Amino acid sequence: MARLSKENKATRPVRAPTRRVARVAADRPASRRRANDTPYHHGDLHEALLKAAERVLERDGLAGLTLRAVAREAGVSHAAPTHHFGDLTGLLSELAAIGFRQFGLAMAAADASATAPSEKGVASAKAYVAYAQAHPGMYGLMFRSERLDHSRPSLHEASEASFAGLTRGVGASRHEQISKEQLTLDQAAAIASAWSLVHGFTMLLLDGRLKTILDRAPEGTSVETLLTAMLRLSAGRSARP
Amino acid sequence: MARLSKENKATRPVRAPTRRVARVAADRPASRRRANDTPYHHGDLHEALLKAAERVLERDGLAGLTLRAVAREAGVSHAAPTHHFGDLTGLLSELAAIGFRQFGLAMAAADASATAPSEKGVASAKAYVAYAQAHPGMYGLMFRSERLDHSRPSLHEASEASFAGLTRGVGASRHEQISKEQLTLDQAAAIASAWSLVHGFTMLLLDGRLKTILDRAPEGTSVETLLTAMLRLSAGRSARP
DNA sequence: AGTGATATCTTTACGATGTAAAGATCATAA
DNA sequence: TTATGATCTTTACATCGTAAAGATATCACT
Repeated sequence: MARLSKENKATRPVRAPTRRVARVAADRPASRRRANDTPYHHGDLHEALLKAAERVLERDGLAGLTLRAVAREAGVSHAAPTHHFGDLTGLLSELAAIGFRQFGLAMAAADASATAPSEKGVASAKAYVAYAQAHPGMYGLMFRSERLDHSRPSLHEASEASFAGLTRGVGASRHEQISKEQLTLDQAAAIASAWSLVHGFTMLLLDGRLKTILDRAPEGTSVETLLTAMLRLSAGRSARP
Repeated sequence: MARLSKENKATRPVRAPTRRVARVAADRPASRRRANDTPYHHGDLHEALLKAAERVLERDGLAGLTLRAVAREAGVSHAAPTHHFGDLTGLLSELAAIGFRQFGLAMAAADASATAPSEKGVASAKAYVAYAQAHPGMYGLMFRSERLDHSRPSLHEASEASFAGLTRGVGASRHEQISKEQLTLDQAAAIASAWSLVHGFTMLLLDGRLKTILDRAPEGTSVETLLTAMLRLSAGRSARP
């Protein structure tokens, strides 16, 4: 509902030069509010657009996350975002970078709150899945979207950082230090394995493909239960005496 | 190149009633070719559209797979597919069903060619990744697309069948029969684990996110090597005496 | 202070897409 | 043979991303 013809301004008069001044005075009361951190004249549109985009993503999902929808949400013209992000890929990539930072923080917090080193891996994995469940739109943007430019510095850096957190967790649960430069095949396999396991589980979960399994599992088996059982199984290979 | 304004028929005359007959005679020499299996008058458009869609998908990727592009590839008007598939979701879902059948066949073949039962799981996993590498567009359609209707009988059935193949492989490598109705928590975890591992690995691989790991692994480590090491690691938990 | 340069934002325009609706065409049943 | 209905084409429209030009406000510089 309320979806038809949002961009019809009712047969615009060919030219009306003074109308702009009045509109600006009425629409932008807080135009002079900021004075210290933002370098430009209008409001901090860059930030405002990213926040608007996050709202749109949570409300309407990945499919609803369009340049024009974000511009509407932020109350600016549909072409305004182009100037700040270049194109749709630019906006999505910056938003995904924000997501990766949130994501990395959540995993780091879980890692820090785990007491025993051997628990850190499990805690991180649970935080991984929990983040995706709490922010499915963002997770989809980060890992499913085809319009991300991973060569953008902000995105590349943020995703590398969250990856480093995962590597740390794997190292802790193996009781060994993992070099930043060189990995043994076993270490590489352990890292790839952990990441694949938790990422694959999350994707299947968000796509609803685990329902088939959960339905056949013992009465009362929840997603948490299944994940815990999986992780215990997977941890058995290194913790076995 | 050759990309601008494909659908401009050069200022069409308002009405030209006889033109159709000539065009049809010139364009459809094989119109009467089929006579046994297809119930309708024109060529077997349903099948032709699906084959055209597969070509477009392999050539231009998921982003290029549009209703109009498929219609162009098949040489029909842009609205023709609607009649056969309802909408884009319909076409994509039918094509994804074809993909799941190919996929299931590839895994079943790998399973059958493995001699020892304990090898079946590894063989299936390798076939899984190999299929995705050989048909990245199709795999993306099957597992990444947001416009699939999994309640469509053909798609639901095809994806369930390929899932059943996976379950069988897990059962074989555990040396036990897996019931179709009820699973123990351990069995459910083993199945979810295997699927998550191989699916996650494939997604990360197709997204280029494993490069970071491969670059730090010992010289000459290939995707195959890494996958094999992962599977050996993961198999250790049940094969350990 | 005034003025020109420049960054920000809006308007306008265009090609592409999905989809609906109506017209044309043809196979097949009656 | 004819009429009915399935198949395909035309036409139309809202939406999208993006480019280009116009309007507007900030900033640097004399």
